[in-house]
Amino acid sequence: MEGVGGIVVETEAYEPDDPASHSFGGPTPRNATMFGPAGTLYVYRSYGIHWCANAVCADEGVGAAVLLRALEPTIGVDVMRARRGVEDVRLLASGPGRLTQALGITAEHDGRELGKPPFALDPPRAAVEVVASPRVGITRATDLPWRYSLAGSSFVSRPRPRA
DNA sequence: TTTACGATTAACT
DNA sequence: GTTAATCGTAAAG
Repeated sequence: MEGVGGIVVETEAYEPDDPASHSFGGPTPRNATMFGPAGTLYVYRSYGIHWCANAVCADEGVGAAVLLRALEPTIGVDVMRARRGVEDVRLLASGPGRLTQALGITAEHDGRELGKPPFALDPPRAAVEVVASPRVGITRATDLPWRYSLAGSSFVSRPRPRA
């Protein structure tokens, strides 16, 4: 099979009420996708150089989504290595910008439906242990423990979630 | 039209 | 640990 993929090991939640969320204060042209139906992909550019991917997880007009922060590469690792230019598998997608670069996600994919080509989405095959911790990289509402990562995973974007 | 800022990363001291 | 890179979006004039 071609393409790339892996196991999502870290996410962050964003709601309309959240001052740190793009959807805070209502829809704008930029975050329009975030208010779309659940199951779509919201892509935005950060600091002009990085792409970040969100999975919309609320009905149309709500504006809630989860930011995909880290991924454990399992499919097409070589492709990702080539794209990222790094050897260490743990660095391939350990961060929002890195994740999108490794998967080749750009504005082209904004608004696309997850679970449909070129995307595929599968439920966890086994029980997983998730830990909540404060979010990273934002300047507002940093107290909210809405960062969810796979317990014990060495692929998360930050080594020490500070349990 | 102009200006300020960001859900980041990589490089440097 | 600190700082620069880089550009689309939003808010102000």
